[in-house]
Amino acid sequence: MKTALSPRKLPRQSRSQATVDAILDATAQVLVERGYADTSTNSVAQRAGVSVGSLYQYFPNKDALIAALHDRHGKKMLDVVERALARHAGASLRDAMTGVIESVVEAHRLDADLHQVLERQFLPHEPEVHDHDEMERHLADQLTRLLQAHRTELTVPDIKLAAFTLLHAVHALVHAAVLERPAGVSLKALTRETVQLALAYLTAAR
Amino acid sequence: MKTALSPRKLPRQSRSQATVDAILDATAQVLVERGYADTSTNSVAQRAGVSVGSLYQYFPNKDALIAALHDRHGKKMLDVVERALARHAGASLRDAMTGVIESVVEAHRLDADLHQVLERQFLPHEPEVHDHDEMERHLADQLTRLLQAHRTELTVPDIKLAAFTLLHAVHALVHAAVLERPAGVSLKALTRETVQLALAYLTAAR
Amino acid sequence: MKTALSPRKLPRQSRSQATVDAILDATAQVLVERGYADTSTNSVAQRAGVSVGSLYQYFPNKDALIAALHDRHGKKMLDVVERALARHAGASLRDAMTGVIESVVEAHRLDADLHQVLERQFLPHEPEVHDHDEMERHLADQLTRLLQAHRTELTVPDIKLAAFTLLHAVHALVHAAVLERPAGVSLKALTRETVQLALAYLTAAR
Amino acid sequence: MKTALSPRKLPRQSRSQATVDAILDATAQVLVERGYADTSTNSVAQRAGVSVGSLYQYFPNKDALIAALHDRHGKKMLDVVERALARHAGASLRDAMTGVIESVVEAHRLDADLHQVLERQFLPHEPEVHDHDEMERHLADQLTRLLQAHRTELTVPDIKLAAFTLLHAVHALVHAAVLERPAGVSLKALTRETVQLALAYLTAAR
DNA sequence: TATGAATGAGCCTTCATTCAT
DNA sequence: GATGAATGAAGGCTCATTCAT
Repeated sequence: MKTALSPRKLPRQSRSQATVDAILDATAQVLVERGYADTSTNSVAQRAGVSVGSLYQYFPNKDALIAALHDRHGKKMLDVVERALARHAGASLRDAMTGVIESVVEAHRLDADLHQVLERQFLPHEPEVHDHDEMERHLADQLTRLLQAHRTELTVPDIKLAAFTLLHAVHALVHAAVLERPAGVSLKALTRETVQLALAYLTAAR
Repeated sequence: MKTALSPRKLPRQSRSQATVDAILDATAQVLVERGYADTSTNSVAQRAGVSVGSLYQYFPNKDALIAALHDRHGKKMLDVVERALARHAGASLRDAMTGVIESVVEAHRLDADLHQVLERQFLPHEPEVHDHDEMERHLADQLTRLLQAHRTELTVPDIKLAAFTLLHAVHALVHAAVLERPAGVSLKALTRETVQLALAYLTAAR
Repeated sequence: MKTALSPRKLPRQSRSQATVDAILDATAQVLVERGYADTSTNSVAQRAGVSVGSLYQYFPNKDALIAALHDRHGKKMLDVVERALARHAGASLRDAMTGVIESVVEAHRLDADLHQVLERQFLPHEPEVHDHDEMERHLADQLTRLLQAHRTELTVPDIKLAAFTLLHAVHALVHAAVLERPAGVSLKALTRETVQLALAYLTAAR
Repeated sequence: MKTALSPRKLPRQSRSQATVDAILDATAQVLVERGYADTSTNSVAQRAGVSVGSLYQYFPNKDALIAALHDRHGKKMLDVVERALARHAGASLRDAMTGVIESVVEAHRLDADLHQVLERQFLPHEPEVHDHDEMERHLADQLTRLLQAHRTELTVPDIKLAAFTLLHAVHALVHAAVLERPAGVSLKALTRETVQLALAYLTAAR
């Protein structure tokens, strides 16, 4: 009955989900266009085509809004990387490393501008355990597992330490490659150099 | 007696310099405690023990104030690193690299929290060409020169590219080492690992 | 009964209009009491019984607020004068002149203090082409037309010039009559004297 | 003795007088260049080549400073007019009127910009009996005397009233002539028209 | 007396958040 | 739930005025 009489409705809660997504999309847009300081909840609501009131129906405050976007963005990136990780489960160390790093580049290219703003301008004031760390930990775990699978080829004394090191070095390099690449250097070249660095680090004689 | 105990009249302009320094110190404190957005010029002035008016006598606006702090902070760090660079002018690649990286760690330990806030919350506000870039370039040049001095030992095909790569990787690792070091890992161990990564990258067979 | 006594729901947008009017009224009051420089947006809002935020919902800044008041005031005055002009369309020169000048006096009495503040303290801040000039021009046109209608009775060589001259002389006299009238002189007497001056000027033998 | 040893000194109090004049000159300049709102005591002091402290040695506050300038300016103008009044003591009404009005024009041209700013932007907040009124009264008296000398030629019923009327009408017209003269009308023509108006008013049949 | 650094009240404006409709 | 007008705390900044030197 409900089905027949009401205007075709999206599945349960979808209306809300669609609104939430619209708000997050709007947040991302405004954030990229104007930067954190000039992103007001009113401008976000307007861009999303909803009222401020509605925005506050879904997010308790501005920081929660941006945190949610941060989260969504992080999950997207994580997804790309995890897929790559899975795809290269049985590959050689070099191939796996190459694949993973290329996926990280890919992930950063998804929305480099947003990533930049989020990463650099949004440092929520109470650095309570937020999902960001959780994601990093997750990634570190996955990487650790990958390294463990190739344990015999590595010269690093401590795999967990190596994962931590690699994670940060690679992240920074990809970041720089995507956003600060100097004139005359291709993204491809920098990606290759990053792979090179990773492999050298993992397998160099000590 | 009076002469010995009373604060000697400071040289010309020192009063101003002292005030400026007090303001910058206060800025650093408040910035670290509250973050960029919650740092008000009034609170800085109060913390510095001067009036807002005085603050504005020396800095035209809030951003200029923080830019000055950024500058001062950057110069301090640069100084530490350059000293190390100079000290290891004739050393072996490993010794030079070790010395330089240790100095970078040292530089970051100077005021890691401030560094973080400055890097992540302030820079986005001043996207123009500022001293930051200049410093990075300076550092890249120095590093390039160091690498060139050891040219024969390196396997990297492009020294400038290598300098870029190294700079970002090391910076990120030191950052992470100082600020996000996982429990149970010593700063010393991470530093060593960073040196290891640098050397491996530079000298690994290709 | 309820219907008759309770304030009927005002038409669409009337709430805003009422608020805007309240703000403009408050602006006029504060302006007259304290002068331009000492009129703060906060005090206006308070006097109007709204928050500053609301004030800024309707006016982009302090000057726009006062400009709006100026506009409203000007329109009111213009209205009074135009009505008089229309009323005396077919009258004799003397009657028309008398009617118009009396209407100008009337217009100034509407809010002489406000007029003074607006004229002397606000205009200097907004030296761009604004409605004020437009109104003056409008008035000059109307006056020119009136004079043209009585062309044959006039001795002035240039009607446009005469309109300019008359406008300024009459305005100043009315101003003085309303605001600086010396003790012992009635407004009526001064008004009569002004009419006398106007007619003498227009019709004296040359 | 004093004379011999001290560096050649200006007569008694002259140093102060020179400083006061420099400050008033600076005030006039800054006022004309930037308008009342943007005229700060500091900028005036700087322009005058003295310290703010010195400025406050001679003027108790900003309004007093501008009032003093207003006064000085008024006295200069008054002087010009009085000279003309004196010069035409025995002349015919027409010649006297012409001479006086021309002198008023002259007086306004002395420093029309300053006059404008002073007249329109400086309405001191406490309109205590200030010199301005005194001057007006003085002028009114002089004019009354002039009119009285030509009593027999006039048709105005009340000479004091006529003086008041004339004063305001002429002042406004000269003002307009000097500052708002419409394109295509010469100052000379407007001056003549003003004289015409004055004479017509004074001598028209009633 | 002159100086000018220092003061701090107070102004204009913004924007996260609320709540009556 | 949705709306958006209303709120008001708070922030950056100015400038008349003071006072130690």
